[in-house]
Amino acid sequence: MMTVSRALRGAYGVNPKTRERVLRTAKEMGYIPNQVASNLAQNKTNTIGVIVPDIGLSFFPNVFHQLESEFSAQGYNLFICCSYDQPEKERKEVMALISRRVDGIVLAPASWKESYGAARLILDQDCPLVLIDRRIKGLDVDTVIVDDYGGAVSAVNHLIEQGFRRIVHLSGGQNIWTSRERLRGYRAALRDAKINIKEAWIILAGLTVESGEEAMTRLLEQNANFDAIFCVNDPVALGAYRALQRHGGKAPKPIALIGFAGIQETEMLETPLSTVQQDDARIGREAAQLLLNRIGPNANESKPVCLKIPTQLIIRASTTALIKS
Amino acid sequence: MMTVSRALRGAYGVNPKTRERVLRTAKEMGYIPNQVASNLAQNKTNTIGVIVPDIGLSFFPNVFHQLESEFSAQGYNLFICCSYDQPEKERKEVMALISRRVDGIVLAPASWKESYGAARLILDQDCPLVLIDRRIKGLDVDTVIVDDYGGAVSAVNHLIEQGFRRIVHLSGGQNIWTSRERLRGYRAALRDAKINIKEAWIILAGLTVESGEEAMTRLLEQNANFDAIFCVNDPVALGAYRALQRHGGKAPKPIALIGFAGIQETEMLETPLSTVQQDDARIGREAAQLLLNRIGPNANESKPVCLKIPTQLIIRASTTALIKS
DNA sequence: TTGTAAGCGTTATCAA
DNA sequence: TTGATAACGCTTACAA
Repeated sequence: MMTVSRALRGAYGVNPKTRERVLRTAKEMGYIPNQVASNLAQNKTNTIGVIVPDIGLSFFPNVFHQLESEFSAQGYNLFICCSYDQPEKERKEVMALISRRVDGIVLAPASWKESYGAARLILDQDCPLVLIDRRIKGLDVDTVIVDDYGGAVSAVNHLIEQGFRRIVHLSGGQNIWTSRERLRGYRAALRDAKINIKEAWIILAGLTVESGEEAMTRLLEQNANFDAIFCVNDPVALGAYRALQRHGGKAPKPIALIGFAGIQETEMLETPLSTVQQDDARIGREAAQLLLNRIGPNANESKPVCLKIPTQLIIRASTTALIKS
Repeated sequence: MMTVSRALRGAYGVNPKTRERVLRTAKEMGYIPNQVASNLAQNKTNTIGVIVPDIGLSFFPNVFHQLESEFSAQGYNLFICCSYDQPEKERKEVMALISRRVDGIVLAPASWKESYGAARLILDQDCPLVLIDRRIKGLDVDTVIVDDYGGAVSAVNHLIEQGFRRIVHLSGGQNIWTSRERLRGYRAALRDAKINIKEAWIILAGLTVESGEEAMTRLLEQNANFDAIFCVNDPVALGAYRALQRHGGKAPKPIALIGFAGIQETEMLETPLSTVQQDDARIGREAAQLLLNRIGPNANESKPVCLKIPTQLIIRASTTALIKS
């Protein structure tokens, strides 16, 4: 039995002839080893859990693609779970992954404050954890994020350089790290330019096309006298763009519009949208490396790392030629 | 030990007081059951494997979203694997899933002919299997597909009704079911309208934006005298659109363009693209139901089912106002 | 190089 | 209602 086990795994200490014979017989029998039993015996599952708010949303497919490549190459399979931004579902998925004894977890937390418990649960089991895209309040753990603050500053600075002063921000929920940081960047850029910050111009939209369209429509109906919009992300910018097209008559003048994240869709509009591009694939790659370094016998015991991936300002017509309506 | 096991699972035959005491103690200890051991003992993993060409591609995120919802609600976790259209990688992933003793597999096969072996492998292990989006030659198994043929016919008929006769088809690789069916529909529609089929106008592009752009650019350089284009899918149509914009001067006249699948991006172009819409969520939902019906003690033993989800023709400016260049 | 025994953490089965 | 025993199919540790 042990000889067969060794032969099939390609372990040392088996006579080449014996190994040959084992492999041949296994093939003849159509024998497929039971990984579940192996996992139990080894207390190692070669499995990684990935929890994201929504796999179909904006940049997560890109990140996941990269995670899949990296981990698959190392012989891992991935469990993927969606929290749909609900901390309770997130918690439930964390429990499931821990019960299944995954070797590590990649988490894009649902909430800045409410995801703490779920993350704590993971760490208390000594399960390696890497956070992506969003941080969690009070938690020091390996993390790969984007320079949301810096990106927002560069976006708003760009608007200011183009001569805009009346800049609205369509923001995302403040329970999400990225939304907070981008709002912080918006404020900082205005402050540094000595432009008065109007709280009424910081509008809670959300992170979806629909929420952007709604928020923009409301704003237009108020006949607000703004001349530029910085959106928390590209889907919201797309929604705002749609609203401008539909209710454009109400816009005070040509409007400048800039988003964040660099999704493909906004590039091909009649007026292509400016944006702050982030390197999705790199987030996935770095996260995978970080996690792999924490797994296994020669696991790295060093202090948690936080990688902040730089962004790139992409200037298109929506902030130069503007959106006429 | 058995009492604890029963209590934690919520099984019958435990004194309420005892159960109470067990649950309390487990909580105090921070005890988390080991699913790996449970899986081994029960020979059941509550795990489903999903294999798709690329999770980030076109409609797979939508399908996956639905799969996740359905299975998660039933207590299953999902392994997700990408074949990247390579039959060998697909085969490798199938082996991994079988070794891990998943309770069922949802497969979007990489190839019409070359995926047969992988699927056979699954069925030979008596592992429930549902195919989505694409069929496999010679394989009769539960399947959820779109009415690709009918959708293609309706798209081409629409072009014909608009008065176009010189219709080009940018097709996808013929090793993929959907590409084959859509090409078949193109031929049938032309034949029924007694329009001569020019083989030179059936152009192998691929399934990506890039491939569509390339193919269209090549065609424009040939000064071909066509007046409409039916694309195998929306990404290819988007690529063709781009090419028309860039090299438009070479287009013989305003061109009609229609795609397939109904991705969001093409709706917001300067000239919104017509398309054949498919119900992605429904594919996921039906596939999940089909698979769940084949799992467990009261598994359905009926003959394999093939669900063909109807499509819907969406007419936009690209086939009525046309694309001027 | 091969083989034996014990154990991984559950659950099925049968007895108390 | 509770408990003892033997799997589940593999791997680790050690002996031959």
